[in-house]
Amino acid sequence: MKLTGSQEEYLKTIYLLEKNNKKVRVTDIANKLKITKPSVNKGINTLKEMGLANYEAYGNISLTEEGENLAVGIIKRQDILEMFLVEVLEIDKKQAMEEAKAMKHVVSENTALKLDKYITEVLNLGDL
Amino acid sequence: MKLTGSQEEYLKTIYLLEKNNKKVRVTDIANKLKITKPSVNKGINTLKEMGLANYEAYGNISLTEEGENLAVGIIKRQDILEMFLVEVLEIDKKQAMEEAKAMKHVVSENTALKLDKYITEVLNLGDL
DNA sequence: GTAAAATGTTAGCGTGAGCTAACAAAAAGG
DNA sequence: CCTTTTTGTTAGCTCACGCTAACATTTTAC
Repeated sequence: MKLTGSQEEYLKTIYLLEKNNKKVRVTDIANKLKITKPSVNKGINTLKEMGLANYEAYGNISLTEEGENLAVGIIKRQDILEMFLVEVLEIDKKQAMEEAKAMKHVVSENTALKLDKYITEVLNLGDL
Repeated sequence: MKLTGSQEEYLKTIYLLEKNNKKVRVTDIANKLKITKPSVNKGINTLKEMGLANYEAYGNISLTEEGENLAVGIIKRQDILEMFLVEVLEIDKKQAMEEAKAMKHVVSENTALKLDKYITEVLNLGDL
């Protein structure tokens, strides 16, 4: 199961909306991602076909177990990258967010894990 | 002037072939990037229209001043990323190459510069 | 110096992901 | 409750970037 960058964005967005709010609708995702509703509709239906999202026409959108697991991984990668950019490279928060967002789609699980470990070490050492 | 990932690959490839070899042809690029000649043909013509490459049908391919400057930047970003992955995160060379290749398209000049500076510092400190 | 091989081009297809226009369903509110 | 507004869907377009098939040009080499 290989996801495209935009599919990762959908998963992440649905996950975050589900946690913060309650019901996730096409319009919410469209607003969040700044794309049109027809585009979202198509995207979600593809995720549904892949078994990552639940959706019935005119209904609410949610993630399946598998979709949620993937979403969590994606968000984690982005957080790690953002932290690295801000805390280690000292790039300003706004720019770091933008870049981490783009980078998370191309960084492997393995690299993210090592980066995470590295950040922890560096930040701990920095406190001594 | 915003480049796509594949355009960056073309620029990089042309630049490296120009330096190492001599005449750059469609076939060379196709072999290097493992894509077909028609695809290369189209891609190069687009670069030409953008003023980044010189090309006449059945002739040799070269970069314009501007194209070369961009190519150098791209290669530098990739090198920095690869070095970071190998030397700092200790990811194995082969995987690092793959990832750096993907990452270079999404990392800004600014971040690459800071990363470069950071690597230098870390590696120097490591020697003490 | 011409035939075969190598190289390059053109035309047209497929996919992913966005878009607009037009229409359909659901929700809101007088 | 019935109309207006909001929300969602469908159809079909565009673009980037790959691909194959078919054709054209150039080079090689006898």
